[in-house]
Parts: sequence; structure tokens; C-alpha cells
Amino acid sequence: MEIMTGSCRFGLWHVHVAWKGDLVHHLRFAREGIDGPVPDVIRQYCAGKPVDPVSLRSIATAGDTVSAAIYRAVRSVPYGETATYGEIALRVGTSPRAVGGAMARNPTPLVVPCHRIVAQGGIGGFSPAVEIKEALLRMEARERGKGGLNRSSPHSF
DNA sequence: CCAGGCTTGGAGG
DNA sequence: CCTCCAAGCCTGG
Repeated sequence: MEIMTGSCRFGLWHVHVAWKGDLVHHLRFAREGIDGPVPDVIRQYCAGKPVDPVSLRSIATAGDTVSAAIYRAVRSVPYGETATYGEIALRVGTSPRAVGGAMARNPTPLVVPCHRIVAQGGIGGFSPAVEIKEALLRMEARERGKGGLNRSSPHSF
């Protein structure tokens, strides 16, 4: 099977995905859409269903680099919940700043839910636009509130 | 090698 | 409460 590319809609944005089976190679938000399929989970998630794209695999978590460890830690933050840059840093054994850097270069947002990582005193940043992060967090908070997913199960580090 | 980043926490006004 | 500042550390160029 070859690597597939396609996009689906999320609000005013288009989510481009390059993937093969359950492995996502690349994912990005763009203004324009492209032809082609995206994984069902991504499509459903973007449509507002409380499914977690983390169920897919990401190339970003492979290897024993610090970044890969950061991405793996970020993947353990459940749908509808958030963690701070500092908490992830503490867990991986690096600095909050390094976590921010890794999030900024995350090749597969959603699959590695970097939008769930916020600053201690605010929402933190998001490329290419922080509005996307706000929309994703609002959507997850809303869907979680509906109770379609096991809620309020505080994950401990 | 070095600038710079999606951070923090502490100091000082 | 708010601004300012540097410690801290990984990575692309």
C-alpha cells in the first residue's frame, strides 16, 4: 500500500493528512483542501464525534530522541483533558521550553494532541493559528460534557 | 555552533 | 496585578 494523502474539513480549516494504514506521516491545517481520503477517526473527530485521533500511530513517536519521548508523553493526555508544558517536561525530564519547541514542530497534530498542552497561565501557542487550538479545546470540552466518553477520570503522572 | 522557541518562576514596581 | 529577565535545553540551519 502506498502513502495516501487527502483532507477533510474542520471549521474554516482543512486538515491535510499523509498516511498509510494506521500510521500517520504528516498532518497539517491549511486554508485549502485537497482530494483524497483521510483516516475515518480523523474524519469523525473533525465532524465533532468524541473519538480520539491518538488511536492512530505517528511517525513522531519513533526513536529515543528527546522529542520522541515528549510526543509519547503528550499522547497520554486523554480527550477533553489538558496538561501544561511544565508537566510534560517534568515527566520526560526536560525543560518546558523544549516541550514548547517540540509542539511547534509536531509533524502530526491531533495524532500527537499538542493542542491539549497549554501554558500554566494561559492557552499557550499553536501553529499556524491559535484559534484552531481554542476551537479544538472547546469542542473536546463540549463533547466530553455530553458524557459520550468516560469523563473526569483524572490521569495521574 | 548558535539563535530562537507554543515556558517558567522569581524579583521588583 | 503587571512587566522584566534569565535560567534552561533542544533543534534547524
